[in-house]
Amino acid sequence: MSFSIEAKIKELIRLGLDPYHVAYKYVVTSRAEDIKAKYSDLPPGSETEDYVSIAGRVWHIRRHGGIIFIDLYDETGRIQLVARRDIVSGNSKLESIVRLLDKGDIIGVKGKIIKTKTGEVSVLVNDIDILSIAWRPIPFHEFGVKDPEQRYRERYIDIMLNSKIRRAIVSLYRVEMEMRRILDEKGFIEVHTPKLQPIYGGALAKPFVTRINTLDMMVYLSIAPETYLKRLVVAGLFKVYEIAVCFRNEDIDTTHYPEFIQLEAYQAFADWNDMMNLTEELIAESVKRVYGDYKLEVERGGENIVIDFSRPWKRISLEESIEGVLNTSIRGKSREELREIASSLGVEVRDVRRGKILEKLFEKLVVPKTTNPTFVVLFPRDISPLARPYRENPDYAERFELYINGLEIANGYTELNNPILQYYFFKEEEELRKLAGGEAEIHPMDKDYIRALEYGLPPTGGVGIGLYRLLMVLNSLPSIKDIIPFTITAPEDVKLVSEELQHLLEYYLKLGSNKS
RNA sequence: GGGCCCGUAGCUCAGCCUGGUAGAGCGGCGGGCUUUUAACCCGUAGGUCCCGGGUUCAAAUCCCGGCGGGCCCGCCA
Repeated sequence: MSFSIEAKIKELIRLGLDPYHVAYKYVVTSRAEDIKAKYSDLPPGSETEDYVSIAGRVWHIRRHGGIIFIDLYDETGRIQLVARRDIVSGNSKLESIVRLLDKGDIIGVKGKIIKTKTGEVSVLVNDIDILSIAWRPIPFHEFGVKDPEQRYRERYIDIMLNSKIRRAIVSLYRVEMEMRRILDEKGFIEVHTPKLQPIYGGALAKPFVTRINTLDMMVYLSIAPETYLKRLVVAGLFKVYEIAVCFRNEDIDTTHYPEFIQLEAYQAFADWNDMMNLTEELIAESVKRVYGDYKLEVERGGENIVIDFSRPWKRISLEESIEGVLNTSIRGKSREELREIASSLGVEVRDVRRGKILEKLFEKLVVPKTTNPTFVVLFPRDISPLARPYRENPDYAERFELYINGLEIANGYTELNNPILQYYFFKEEEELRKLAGGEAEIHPMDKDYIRALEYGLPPTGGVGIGLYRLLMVLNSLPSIKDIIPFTITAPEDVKLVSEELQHLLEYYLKLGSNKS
């Protein structure tokens, strides 16, 4: 590998075509898909006088002797280049480049638009510059990289070659943009809350612990922006949101990753119904704008199904949803009775909270059956320490979760704004931890947050939307790691081409001062 | 935290059960070819069989340990 690449780079240096010497920028006038769209009506075998300049990476080279076909990819897609001997011969620069060109190289090309005899819009090469070279072979075969280890270690190669992954990552950006647009139109402002926090909160999860040297104190990485966003509502930012990175020190699986992003929005003078409406609008309208329709075909278990995002979405209470599957009443049943029902279904729950048993039953029985967006409402109060008790019955919280295609996508509630209750609920959580021997994931006492409530939090609704999970659903991705551009892997011993070719160092160090 | 599976050429994998000097296709390299679409035809090079130890006359193959990765269960979104 390094032998031939070394011969190539030395030849480029000799010819004065070394891209690290000569290629600092390239003026691009056109993009692949734009060209193909504009000239689609050209008759096969015809040539235009329209000159373009494009740049991108070479994926395939089909050498036929007197004519060479090159597949060039830019950020929009593929376009074919045609290099013909009658144009190339006699031009020593072109001859050299065409001879040295490899798959993976990044080139700039100038030429006129033609359509080949087989009817493909192409650029007839009049000039080529090598702008950068691929020192390593890139696996440009049909389906790109398959080995999961290489996919995650060299994710730039996976994203380069796997169009599904590339589209998904771009669509995450577009969904975020649409959600920002909708929130902006409604008067929400976007903020950033601290990722380094003295007390973690806003969710129930194990935090990452780190240290600020200058303050000589331990801090936690944010598990959720919730309590800080509500402090901002106290401060008078009545409509506020954040697309927040959250860190949770838990295990990795196909739907969990220790750092993930959530859109959390809070609106003063609104309740959970308003937040469900907002959630519907944010997701349904983003899906429509980004994917073109409220109905979206996705893959599930090898089969294609259609998810319908048309509003309004189904709303069902948590207990009713369980009863619907079990075909028996569970409302009013005691903790022990519920534990027995759960046990008979193979769900063993040690937690002392009645609500936790209900939640487990719900996750086992109901969640896997969801397809279309469904709001599950009326969560047990005892597992919702930051939510406001249900106005009709304090055993429930005004809390909802959104499920799509078997995945929990969002969680929201009417926010608890009563400091007396909030203090009590935090104390309750501390008791819970003692009972569970420090094992349970509970919400820690946060006195500064309660102090903020003591200054007066308006009645407020809030919601958090898990964007990675939403995009998993929208793009039929089997693992959350597929939507995350880079995930962590254990260190490896990397063999570098540049380490082997350090004898070229002297030439490159002189480049700036020794223009040849 | 528990269980299962995988690691051989740049890539996809065979060989392992039943130990005997490392295989195929694709890709690479060289040659040919002026309308191809993962071009085609001819030729050719290419390996720390993940690492370490053990058994054996002999280990890719059997045994033990480790490393890396994946999946399922428990827990968190």
